[in-house]
Amino acid sequence: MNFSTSEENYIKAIYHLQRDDGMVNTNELAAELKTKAASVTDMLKKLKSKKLLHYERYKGFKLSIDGKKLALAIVRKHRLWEYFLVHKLEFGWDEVHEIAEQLEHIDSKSLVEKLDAYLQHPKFDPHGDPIPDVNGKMEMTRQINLIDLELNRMAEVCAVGSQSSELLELLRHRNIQIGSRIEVKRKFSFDHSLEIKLKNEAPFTVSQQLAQTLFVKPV
Amino acid sequence: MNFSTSEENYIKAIYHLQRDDGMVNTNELAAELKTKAASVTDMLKKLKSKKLLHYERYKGFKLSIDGKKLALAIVRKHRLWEYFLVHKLEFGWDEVHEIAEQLEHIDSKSLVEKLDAYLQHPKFDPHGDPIPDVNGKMEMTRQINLIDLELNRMAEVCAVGSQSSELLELLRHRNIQIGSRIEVKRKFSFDHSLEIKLKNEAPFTVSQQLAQTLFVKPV
DNA sequence: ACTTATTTTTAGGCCTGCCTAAACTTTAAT
DNA sequence: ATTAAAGTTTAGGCAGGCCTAAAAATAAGT
Repeated sequence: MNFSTSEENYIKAIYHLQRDDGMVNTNELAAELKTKAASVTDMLKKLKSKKLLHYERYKGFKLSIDGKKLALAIVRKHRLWEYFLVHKLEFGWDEVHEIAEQLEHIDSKSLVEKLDAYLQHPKFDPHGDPIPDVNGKMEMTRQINLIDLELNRMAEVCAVGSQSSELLELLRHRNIQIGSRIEVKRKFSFDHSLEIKLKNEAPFTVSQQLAQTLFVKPV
Repeated sequence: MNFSTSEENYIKAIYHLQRDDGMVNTNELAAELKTKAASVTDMLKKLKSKKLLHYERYKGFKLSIDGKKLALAIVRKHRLWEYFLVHKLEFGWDEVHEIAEQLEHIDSKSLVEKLDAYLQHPKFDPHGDPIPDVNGKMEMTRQINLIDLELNRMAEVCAVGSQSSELLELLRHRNIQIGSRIEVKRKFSFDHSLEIKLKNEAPFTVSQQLAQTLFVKPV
């Protein structure tokens, strides 16, 4: 089966809206896609006929198994490309969304798999969102970027956004590892650096750049 | 100005057809694009109104200055992506065309420039075609891939497809440099390796991988 | 329960890019 | 020069994806 960019955008948007497996409604989706409710209804019929969603008029809708599979494939591509753009092409993590929105619709199984291998199978994108694997499975750890952790909230380091040897060297030097207990004591708005404290250690300062590659799970 | 994928495909096809700055005609273009003459006429009107080409009904057409600029930008993207796919993702050079056809329509100036820098500003794509620079200039040496050189045909090495230090090390060891006189003595179909001979030296064997990065000009 | 407000769907239209069939130009042949 | 052939354009239509306006279904308020 083959899908248009537009169809894929609908599927992805529905996926993001139905967070907890609940129903999605027409206006909500129209707002998300910046389009009109009537257009949404048109597309819902098409997607239903392609068996990508369960839908009855006036009753709301949700993705079918196949729809979810497609959504995960698109999310996978999106997040792999974001990872590529940030870690290989050196884009800022705030510049990549638009471009990834285009790249995610490139249609080639082997491209995705080769890209994944080239990036060494990253588990999280530069925003800390998990990247689904080829079967659609992903880490479900609800994690946030260190930079977004509230002050004095104890958290556990659970992922790093990159595997580069430079980063790993720095982390080793700072004695930061997966599982470390960490707190943010201050945030400096001038350069977005953070003063952090590891359990049983003295506080020290880390750069914005470093903080952005660290993902934590509040405990 | 903003262009659709379809418009870009027309511009690119016209560019390839009008090799020597001559006129292109409708049927020719229809054949190239696997579409019908009537559809071509429709599009010609649109492209003329966008000032991308010079066109008078029944008289043929050719790209305008702006059209040529756009064509070169698309060719640039296509060939950079092909280079990326072959040299970074390890696709075979015969597998990449389709994918590059999609990637060439991704719209982001900064993406192209960052990709170009990441690849270290390659001058030739994996097929030996020159990659236009950001201003549309490119090497005009008519060159072919070493792998396509006929047996016992003397040629001069005129370009390498990559600047990687690994490649340069190997070339130095083999005493191959720009300007070297070279002949292919045998081709082994099993692994596509070649037996080659440099002027005044003994023949030796090179891998497919190496041969694909070498471009020569028959003399 | 009944009326009003909200949500959703239908109906009909627009634009892009494609198509076929018919009309028109240009070119080639006698 | 006239006619035939080849090439090109117009006319009219279709599908995808969007729109507005109006109708229908559901939800909410009293």
